[in-house]
Amino acid sequence: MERVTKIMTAAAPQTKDQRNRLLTAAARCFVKSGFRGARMAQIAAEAQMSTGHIYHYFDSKEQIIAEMVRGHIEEKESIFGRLERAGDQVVDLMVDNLEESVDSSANPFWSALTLEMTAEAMRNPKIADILRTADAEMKARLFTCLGEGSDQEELATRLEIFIALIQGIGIRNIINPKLDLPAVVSIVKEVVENLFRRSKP
Amino acid sequence: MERVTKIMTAAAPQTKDQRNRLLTAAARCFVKSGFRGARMAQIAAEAQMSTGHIYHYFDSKEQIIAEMVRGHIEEKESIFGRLERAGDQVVDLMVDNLEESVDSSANPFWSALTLEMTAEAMRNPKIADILRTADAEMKARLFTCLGEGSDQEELATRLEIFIALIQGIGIRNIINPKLDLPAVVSIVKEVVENLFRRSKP
Amino acid sequence: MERVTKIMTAAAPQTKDQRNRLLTAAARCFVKSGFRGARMAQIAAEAQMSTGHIYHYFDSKEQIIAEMVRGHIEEKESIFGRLERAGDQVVDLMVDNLEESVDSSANPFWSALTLEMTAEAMRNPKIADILRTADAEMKARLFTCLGEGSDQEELATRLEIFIALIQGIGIRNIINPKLDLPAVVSIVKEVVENLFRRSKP
Amino acid sequence: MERVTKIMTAAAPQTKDQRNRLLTAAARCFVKSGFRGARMAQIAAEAQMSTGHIYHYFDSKEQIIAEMVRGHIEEKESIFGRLERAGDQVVDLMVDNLEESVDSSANPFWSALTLEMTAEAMRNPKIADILRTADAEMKARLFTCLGEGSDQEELATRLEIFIALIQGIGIRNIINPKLDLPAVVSIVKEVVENLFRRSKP
DNA sequence: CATGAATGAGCGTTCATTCAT
DNA sequence: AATGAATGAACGCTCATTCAT
Repeated sequence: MERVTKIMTAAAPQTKDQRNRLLTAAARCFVKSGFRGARMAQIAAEAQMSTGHIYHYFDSKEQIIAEMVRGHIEEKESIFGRLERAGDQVVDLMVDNLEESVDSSANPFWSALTLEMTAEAMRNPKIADILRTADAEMKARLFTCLGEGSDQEELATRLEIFIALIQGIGIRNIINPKLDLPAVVSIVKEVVENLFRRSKP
Repeated sequence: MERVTKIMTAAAPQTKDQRNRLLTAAARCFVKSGFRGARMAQIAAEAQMSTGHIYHYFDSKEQIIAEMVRGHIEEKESIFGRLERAGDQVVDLMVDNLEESVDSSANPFWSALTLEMTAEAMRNPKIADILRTADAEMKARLFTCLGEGSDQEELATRLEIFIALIQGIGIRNIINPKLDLPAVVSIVKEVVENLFRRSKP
Repeated sequence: MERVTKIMTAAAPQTKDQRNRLLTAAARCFVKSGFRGARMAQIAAEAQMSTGHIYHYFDSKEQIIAEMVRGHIEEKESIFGRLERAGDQVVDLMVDNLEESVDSSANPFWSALTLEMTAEAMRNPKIADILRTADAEMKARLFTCLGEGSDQEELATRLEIFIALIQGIGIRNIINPKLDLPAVVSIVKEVVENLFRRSKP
Repeated sequence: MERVTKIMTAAAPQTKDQRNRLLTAAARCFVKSGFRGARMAQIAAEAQMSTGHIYHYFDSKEQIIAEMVRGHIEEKESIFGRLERAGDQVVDLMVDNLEESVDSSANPFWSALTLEMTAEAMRNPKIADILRTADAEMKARLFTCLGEGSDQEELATRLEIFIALIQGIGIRNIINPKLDLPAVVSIVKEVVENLFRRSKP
């Protein structure tokens, strides 16, 4: 009985597990060596798997890149997902969550991946598409929350600036790893309040 | 006499010209294809030179990357150089120059190079060093201008946030090329004023 | 009793069935993709069997090729077996059977296999040996029938020419699939009659 | 002066020489190991060249195969080219040249290549096209010579049978290398005369 | 100084074969 | 007996670098 159960439930999840193992191993390699620099053999070793076996789960290196990109921006989106449920108190929540947002963006793993993904998007239309689609969706959501009664166009721009700032801090942190993040957060809070609450008293 | 001198020393300037031609050709290729993706043959063609001849001017592709990076951040620095001479009116000048700064940062050529350089810096210590050294110097200069009578630490952080914002906008423009730059500039002006003039009445 | 015997010996016949299933599946794949081009996974799928299980019946791909070649030339030989029983009326039978011989040789499946086998024989001594042994035996048999009272050497040569012609037609049919086979048969009949009956009034 | 002449005239022919060297080296490898079996490294070694350098002259292994096939059938065609100029004495010339035709077809190098090319044509449409185009042209030429005043359809068929016979002998010679070629030639002469001169007294 | 032919190490990928179950 | 996941050597091809001229 146990055996049967094992067999019946193991196959599909195991495949998914292996794919995920490969995807996270690939992400580590991509951070370490870049998309082009990372070797299939390196990814295989990182996932404790033979080189050839990778091709049971993915068709090509490019597919691994695409799926890893998709996975990571979905994860990123989920952070913004929380804001969505905050209704008209989004700005408060944004401000409250700023520390987490900045820390996450400044995480070298994340910022390296973001950098790599964005650079890749400049030459690889598939990656560009994934990034742009996810980006549009994310902004649409936030937009809905923030949007009531305001000048929509301007709000969109303020949102862009907010995202630029958060991502920009991640990149700054690469070039200047001594960046004092808590200090950054407290000043960014001011900026965000000014960005979105200016009209309010 | 002059003529003779010219002839005798002609080699050096010509060499410099060739090197520069190569460097700008390389930059174009790097923007188009990335550091790894750009081939020596492509760079040679772009510089209208034979592949092999590149090695009369540079030891390796890596050296080209390093020198190109150095050259381009020096160029970037020169923009900040102007601020230096503005004395205590730096913020005014910064605000006045914002349009130029944002446009320059949002220029696909520049943002692509910045992206590529920063990504490379994560893996290549030499590039990281070039970037960090230049960055430190640049900040030190601005710091001098802005710094008198203020809380130095906080000012440094505000400066970081300013740079992060400008660079972040460049990257946003890659993922969302429909970004309304003039609108962005006008809002960023507010942000910058708030960042640096808040204390002043 | 019978039942028990059956059960006890069932393994062998079943094994033989599986082997044959595999062999015919392999032949189809070899025709489609060539010996080198056919993949073990393709053969397994064609035989509705898992890839790994093939190795319960055969040691290697090469062994499959060898056994398939042996099997197919034995089948071919059986066609000539009929002639053997015709005694001194072999030529009549040959002429009568020409249509079948030509059609069989021109069958894309057969001609493809023959091509593949012969090509393989040029590099693989084992295959060459199988082909040559079978060929020698086949000729020896026909030789016996045709041979009485004639110049043995010349007869052997005429036989070679006959076989060359039949096989050659098969190959022609690959390059020129519009070949009018009935017309070919009627002319080949003339040729065969001239080949073997010239001396007879 | 010599230098200049050398430079001006050397480039193009040298490239052609290298290509031809590569092509004949490839042909030898293909005969030895088959199209799929021959390795680029093997071809490179046979041509006394580095593996990578092959790709200065050819885009891919497939292109080498295609060009080699084209070259070899053109060479084959040139044999038939002579017949063309014989006017209404083609059959005499064909009979006279039979020895050469048979010897050439029975040359292991040639028959191996023919085998390989035909087998490849079954799966590779490009090769099939090259073979069929050349074949059609060759037949058209012979057809013109032989065709006057005869039943065209039947003549075409007789031609096919002739070619099948010659090619078939080549293949026979692989399986039975003891084939007595002079004896074969003398009997084939009869066959050819019967094929094409039957109507004539 | 200048060319581009030449090299060869190393890449992504394939597939016959083996292994754990 | 049967599966298909797993292995890894070997392939075709690329490209930074070197060399002969």
